[in-house]
Amino acid sequence: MSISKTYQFNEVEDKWYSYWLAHKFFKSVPDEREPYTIVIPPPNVTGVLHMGHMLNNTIQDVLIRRARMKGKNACWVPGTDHASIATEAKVVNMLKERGINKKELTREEFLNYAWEWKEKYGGIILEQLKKLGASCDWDRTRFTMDPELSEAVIDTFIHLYKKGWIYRGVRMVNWDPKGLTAVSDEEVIRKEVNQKLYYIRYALAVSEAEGEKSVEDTAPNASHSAHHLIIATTRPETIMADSAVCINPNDERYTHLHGKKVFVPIINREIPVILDEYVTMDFGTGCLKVTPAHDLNDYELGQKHNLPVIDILNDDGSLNENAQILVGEDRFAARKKIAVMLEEAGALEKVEEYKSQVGFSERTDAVIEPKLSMQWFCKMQEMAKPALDYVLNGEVKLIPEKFINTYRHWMENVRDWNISRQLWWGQQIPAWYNEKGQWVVAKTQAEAEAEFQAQGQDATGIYQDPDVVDTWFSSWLWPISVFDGFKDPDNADINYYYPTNDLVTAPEILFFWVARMIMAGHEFKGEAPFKNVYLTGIVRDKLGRKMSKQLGNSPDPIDLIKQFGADGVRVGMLMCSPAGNDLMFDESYCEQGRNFANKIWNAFRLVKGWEVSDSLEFANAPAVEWFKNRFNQALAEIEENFNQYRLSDAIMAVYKLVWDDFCAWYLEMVKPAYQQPIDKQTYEATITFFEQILKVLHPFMPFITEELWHDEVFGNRTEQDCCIVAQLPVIEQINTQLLAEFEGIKQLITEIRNTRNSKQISPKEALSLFVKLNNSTDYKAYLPVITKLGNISEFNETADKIAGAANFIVSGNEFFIPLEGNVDAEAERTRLQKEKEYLEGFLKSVNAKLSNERFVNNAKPEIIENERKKKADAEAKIKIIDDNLDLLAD
RNA sequence: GGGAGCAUAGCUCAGCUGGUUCAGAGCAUCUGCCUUACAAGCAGAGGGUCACAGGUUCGAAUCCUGUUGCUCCCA
Repeated sequence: MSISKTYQFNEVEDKWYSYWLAHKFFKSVPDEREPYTIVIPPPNVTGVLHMGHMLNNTIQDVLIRRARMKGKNACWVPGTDHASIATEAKVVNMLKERGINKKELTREEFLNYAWEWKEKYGGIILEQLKKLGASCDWDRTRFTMDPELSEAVIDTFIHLYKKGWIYRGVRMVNWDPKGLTAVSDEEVIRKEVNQKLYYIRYALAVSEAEGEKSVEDTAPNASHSAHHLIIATTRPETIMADSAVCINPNDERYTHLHGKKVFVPIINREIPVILDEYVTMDFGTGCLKVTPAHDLNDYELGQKHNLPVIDILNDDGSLNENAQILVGEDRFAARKKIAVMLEEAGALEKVEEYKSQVGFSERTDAVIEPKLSMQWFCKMQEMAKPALDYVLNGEVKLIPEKFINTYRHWMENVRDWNISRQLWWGQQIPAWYNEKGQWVVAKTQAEAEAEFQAQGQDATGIYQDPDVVDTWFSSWLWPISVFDGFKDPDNADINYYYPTNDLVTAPEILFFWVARMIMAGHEFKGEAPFKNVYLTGIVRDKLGRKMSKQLGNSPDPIDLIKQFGADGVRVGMLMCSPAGNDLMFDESYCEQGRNFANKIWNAFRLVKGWEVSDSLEFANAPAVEWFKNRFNQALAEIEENFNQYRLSDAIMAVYKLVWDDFCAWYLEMVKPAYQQPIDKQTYEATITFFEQILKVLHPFMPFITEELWHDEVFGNRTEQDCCIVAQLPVIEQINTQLLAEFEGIKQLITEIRNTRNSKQISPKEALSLFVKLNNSTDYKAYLPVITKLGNISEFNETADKIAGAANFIVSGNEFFIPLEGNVDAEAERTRLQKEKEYLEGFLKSVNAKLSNERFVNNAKPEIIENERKKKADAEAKIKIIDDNLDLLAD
């Protein structure tokens, strides 16, 4: 092994990853052991690794490696989802670059191109995960459009249709005019946008009783200003789709309009004025134009009042014939033009600046258009109930628990799921139509024809629904379908691995993925697909902004790995990731991780360099005994942190164990003087500790630990003897008294160093130390430790205080370091005075408590006892200080 | 407009059922050190009215109410 002064991760990482792969350490097959299973949240097949993946997969890998090292049969199933909208967009772009228009292709031709694209670019993200060290069972890699998984989707569709839970209906959907598909509410991003509010005059139609004016006479350009009402809208281009104007019946300004009719400007179509309390009187003018085809609320209002639905938009967002004017113009171009036309027609009262929320497509960034369309829906009510119960009764634990509220709120207000997408990339909906527009749901055309026949209908002109199902309709089956639980419901894998243990994902998809997986798990397996759901935070930059491509504030994870090493980045990610809280990522965390790896490396260099002597006596029994206990104590802490999924605390516990306890204390205590040999017993104990530490570190830092594991200082290892499959140490008995005692020794050493520091004495200069014992603390046992770490030449007891010496109190005993002429009596007096004042203040507060009858009567006995002890301690210290002050006065 | 969450050191965060693990950790800062494993390091130190205002209690960072500020979800 090279003994470079710093850890060279780039020489190590690929080597060990290949080794693990070659020796099939990630592979899992069912056996007698207890399974531990994670299914990866399948990343989008078009995706490249971003910081969110980085965090998420680091956590999964830590969990899976730890389970493996606890003797469980650990199985991490990787894969990707087909991301219909995103992928189709990518493919369309690729075709465009090649000069091909999607519209010119048949479905089959298009899909061939799509698969070509997927084969070429679809695996990138999985390859990137390997750089991170992800120990997935790659033989199990799945894709949501694999034949088996697609078949599961189709069968599920048919199953739910037969159950009456899938239906077809006209709904207002979020239409993406660029992607030419409906998207779910969750895929709509709302942003505040500066808009204009147009105030438009609608002329009143005069009833016959009032006169016999012709349409022309009452048209908006007629100057009868008393004969119009004014509406305010941000979307003037939709006036041609108006079915009514609505006012609040309680609005006294408009009582004269009740039962009247008005004309839509420019096209002069007559529409009624309707009354509904839905209208907010103080917004705009209090007159609302009702456009049922292009606004969800208006649609509902239209349904209530039986208004006609006039759809004036094509799928691509341009105006159609129903608009009568500006036909073929894009909606935004039309908006500008119609404003001019209204102005010219004298129908535009005024225009104001206005801010409002507008929905954008997550995938294409197009402004979402509410659109009525025929869609397939999946009923949620029946499935939501049991899925909610799993979480409420704790069968599925959400970590952190605060998400239970959110989950419940969603599940109690669940809406039916629009599962159709107007795309080609995905599983084609298994519905078949005849030329009369009648339909059946069937797996194949032959079955569909038979079904038509059975219903006494004609199958002539049969064709399959051109739409595909939502990608989430594949993903919700993932924990079952990756184990072929649909095709072969009783197979060995599904029986062994299902339900899985932990799911690690982002809270953003709690509802549309996690909840639906629980629904599917319940429906198809009768039990939830996992036991724990660990919800990570969102990775933000240090200014708290979400990392995004547009802001360019996200580092490239692969670059980070190159810069700090995979282990360093993993540690960095974990250190700043409290469960469920967003993390303010900064590269300095990765730097800290890299430094940590380097620290481990150098500790190893030290130990490796030791020369061992058989003839030396065991000189470090107290140090070895202490570290053994401290190690077990840390193991227990780490275990507890894992039980609560507190991974940032777990890594911090490991960090302090290694850096502070092992390197700064233990190694300093046992390390022999320069070029001196070490006794065999100490050496062997140290090597054993080191090996144990490597195991504890491995789930967090797999590469450096595997590298060191194979060094010859640990003896010869077989090919299979790897850190990745080593068994974690089992927690042994902890001697807490010994640990407490040692804390006193550490404190003593710190005080000596502190004295040296404040008196500007070189660490090289040995000092004499005297103790005036006030209790039975046994310092003899630790004499070698104290003299070595404190650089003490002699350590003796003294019955009397020593004048002219630096002094301090540890564990109630007084210590003196004689410093010839080096003690400034005046400074010493002020220091003691200050400390005395503090102690007196402290004592006062304790006495106040103890003399308070209500405290003595109400507080628990152990707390009162504690206060008494505090009082005694403080009094003892004050006495020592007083004595010292007297001594100074002499 | 409805719901949820957060506010503790310069930064990122721990602080369970109120009481010495109650004001803590890591990083950053400052002061000494190139001490033969490590300057990506060593030894020390400083730093907080626990957002604000009330209340409950013998006792509040912790429980209750209100205020302010931020974030997220839904409409």
